[in-house]
Amino acid sequence: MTKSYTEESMMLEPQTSTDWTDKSHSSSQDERDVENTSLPMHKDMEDDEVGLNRLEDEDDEEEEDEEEDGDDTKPKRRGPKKKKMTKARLQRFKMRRMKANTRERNRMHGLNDALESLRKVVPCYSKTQKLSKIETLRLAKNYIWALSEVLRSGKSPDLMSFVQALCKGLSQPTTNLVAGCLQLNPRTFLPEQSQEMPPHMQTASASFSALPYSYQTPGLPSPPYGTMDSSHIFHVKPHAYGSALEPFFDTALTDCTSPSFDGPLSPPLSVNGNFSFKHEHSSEFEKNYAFTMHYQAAGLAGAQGHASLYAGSTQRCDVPMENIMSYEGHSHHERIMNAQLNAIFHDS
DNA sequence: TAGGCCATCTGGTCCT
DNA sequence: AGGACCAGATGGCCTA
Repeated sequence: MTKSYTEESMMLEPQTSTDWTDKSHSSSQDERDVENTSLPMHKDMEDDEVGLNRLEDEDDEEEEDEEEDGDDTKPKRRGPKKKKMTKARLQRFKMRRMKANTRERNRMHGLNDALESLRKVVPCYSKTQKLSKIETLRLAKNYIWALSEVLRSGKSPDLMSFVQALCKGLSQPTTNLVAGCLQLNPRTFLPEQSQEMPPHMQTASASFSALPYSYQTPGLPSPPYGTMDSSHIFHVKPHAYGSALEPFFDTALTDCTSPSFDGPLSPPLSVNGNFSFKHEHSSEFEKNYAFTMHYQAAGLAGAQGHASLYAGSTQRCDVPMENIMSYEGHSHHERIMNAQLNAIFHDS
């Protein structure tokens, strides 16, 4: 039984020499695919080491072999004739495919590099617990939107509204991750609980909730994405909470492993310095729940081996040094931007 | 074990 | 013709 191979039916050996930094997955993939090259259809080609230049010449010679067999019994097919796969054509096709695969891999690596860069500038960054691609994009979109609102309104939003904006449309694990990165008890910004806010908090919250246009994430797939239903977002537990809205720093400062808190994220989380919330004067803090950004502090803390998220606190949530993205990791441009943001938050 | 996430291959389309 | 881009398919890894 003979079989003529068209390009459409070809199984090709993939590129096997790559230098990307991917893990064993890639190599095992290569090994697996290399094995595929021993498919029967390639048997007659396996020992053909002809170079591409040689193939060009050979192809011309074999071109005439592609003439129809003169088989009139079969109905003629419309459209362009599918040429038989000669050795030369097969090899050329394989080479083309391998090059295209390499390009595609490189393209995707570039895309992943860009995504990794994005991960580092959104509020929550951890080397050990990376945000997924989709969650990174969603968080980045929320972050941009939230910062835009800060710039637009010129007012400093309250923390919870800001975090709510950050977490809109994110999956529950990511929401917890963001909350953990910000050392915030996720419970404190549940939508329904905000109704029980003390008056002064409601006022602060209004700076974000009373925005001229509502923030939505249309077109998101069904859960776990695309809903702010608190029951899925934070694993709301039925046990009684001391207060519907305890100051978020209470939990953060007292104990990271407080039972009422969802617990430290494991593996340890880190903050890249984009946000950390300073508790300097609790009375002042409770006044408006304003938060500050202090890149320098976080960066210095990181440089000293720990990210002390709450300077001056007796009980801190220390993050291993190796997980911290140092302040130096930010470009000059980023520092300028951060300084501007600092000014916004401090001046307003 | 199912589902989520990911890397890779592949063929199609568009553009230069 | 060849490269960039895209989306579908596939299979591996990991976690709940």
